[in-house]
Amino acid sequence: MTENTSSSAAGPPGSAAPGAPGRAPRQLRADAQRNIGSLLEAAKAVFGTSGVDAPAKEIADLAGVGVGTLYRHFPQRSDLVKAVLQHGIDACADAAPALAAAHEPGAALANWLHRYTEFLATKRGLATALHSGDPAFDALPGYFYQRLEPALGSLLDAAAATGEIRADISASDLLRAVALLCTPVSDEGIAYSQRMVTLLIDGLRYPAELQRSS
Amino acid sequence: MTENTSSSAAGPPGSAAPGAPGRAPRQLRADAQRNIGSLLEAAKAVFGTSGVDAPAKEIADLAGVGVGTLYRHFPQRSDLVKAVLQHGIDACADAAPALAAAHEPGAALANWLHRYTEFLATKRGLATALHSGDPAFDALPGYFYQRLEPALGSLLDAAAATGEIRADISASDLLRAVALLCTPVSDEGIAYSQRMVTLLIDGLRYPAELQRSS
DNA sequence: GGCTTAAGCGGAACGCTCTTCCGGAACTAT
DNA sequence: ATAGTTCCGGAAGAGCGTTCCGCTTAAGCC
Repeated sequence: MTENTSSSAAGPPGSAAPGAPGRAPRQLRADAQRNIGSLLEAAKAVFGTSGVDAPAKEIADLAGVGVGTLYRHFPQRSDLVKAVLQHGIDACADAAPALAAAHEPGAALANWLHRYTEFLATKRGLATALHSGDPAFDALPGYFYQRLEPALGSLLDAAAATGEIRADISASDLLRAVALLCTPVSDEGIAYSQRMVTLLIDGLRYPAELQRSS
Repeated sequence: MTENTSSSAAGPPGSAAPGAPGRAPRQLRADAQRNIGSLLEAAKAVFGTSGVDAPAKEIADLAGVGVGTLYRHFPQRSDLVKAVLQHGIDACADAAPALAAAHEPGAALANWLHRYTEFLATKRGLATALHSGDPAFDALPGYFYQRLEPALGSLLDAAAATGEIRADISASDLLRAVALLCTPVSDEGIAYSQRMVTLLIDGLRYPAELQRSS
């Protein structure tokens, strides 16, 4: 079991409602699309308040559907989490080129990392679950990192090229580190995360400073 | 609920077996002490292989006792986790003065943090659970940080006094950050954690370098 | 050494949640 | 309007955590 993971290889028409996990060969029925929307909204709310381990019934009730409907559209809980996060992840990835164009490499990198931090922080419970050790979520970090790595990678390369930061830290290393630091602990949450991410960024710069000053 | 924590005010004789959670006013019966030992050993093993969420029965079976016995001695799962970690935590805390005496402040700090990282890394599954969001474990980080904070605090102060590191990061911030970074993700685990902790340490040094070179 | 007391043990019983399944309702196309 | 299919809803099944109680067994006393 836990054979979920990366779906099949299908490359479907693609005109389905965004966020829907199943690759239906045909158009979804109207009520089904509506229910998927309700479920996503409900899941976002419930995940935020009760965490990702919230009872399935709670989500279904809030969405005004039966649990069967939830399980049909999102067989794995990770499918639901994935769908809820997808939009924000895409926005993050797309922000990278814009930042690169508007700032110097080092600043762009720092900016993006803080933006990423903010995104993770607002999702509190969600990001936590990605590293909770539950095998059901094991595939998710990889899935999202795959999307974000090129974005961060280009920022890193640019900053490394100007000598502003060291070059021996990979994009995936950083993505993971920031995600881990965004795990909520007490309440100050986001302030703490941002502080620690700043520390990490300074760590990226440190050896560069050493070389410059020596 | 989750009212476990610091027991009552009782100040018992104190010759009870170390590691036992309950403050029994009297001596524990011999078989009870033996069972507690078996449970701790079993828990350490099971936590290591199956994670902290392993079925209670698995631990009880390995220890050769019934589940009732497990729950009597460790009503909260966090009690078991606490008992398993206690020894290593104490060792970590006690290592601080020795390192401070043997190395320069900055090196002592770095050394201690790496040692702490190593400890957390060897406990993989355990440390994960501390920040899994499960309310059952919420009290644990605080409990341990209380023990470790003075140790790390003195190292931080010493290093800050010599100007080797910045002074605006607290011990508890760092403890938490390192613990988070030690959350296992793939397999490379400890190497990754050490790398990221090194990055954090460099971040602590960065502004100091700036000041020195300017 | 035998007896009394009660601490401690084991596992059955309970409840909760996740997950699956199927009869019936709702939507779409003809 | 009708037929065909998709999709819905909640009831049934299964697993695990936790509690509870009668019996066992160590410890204290005569």
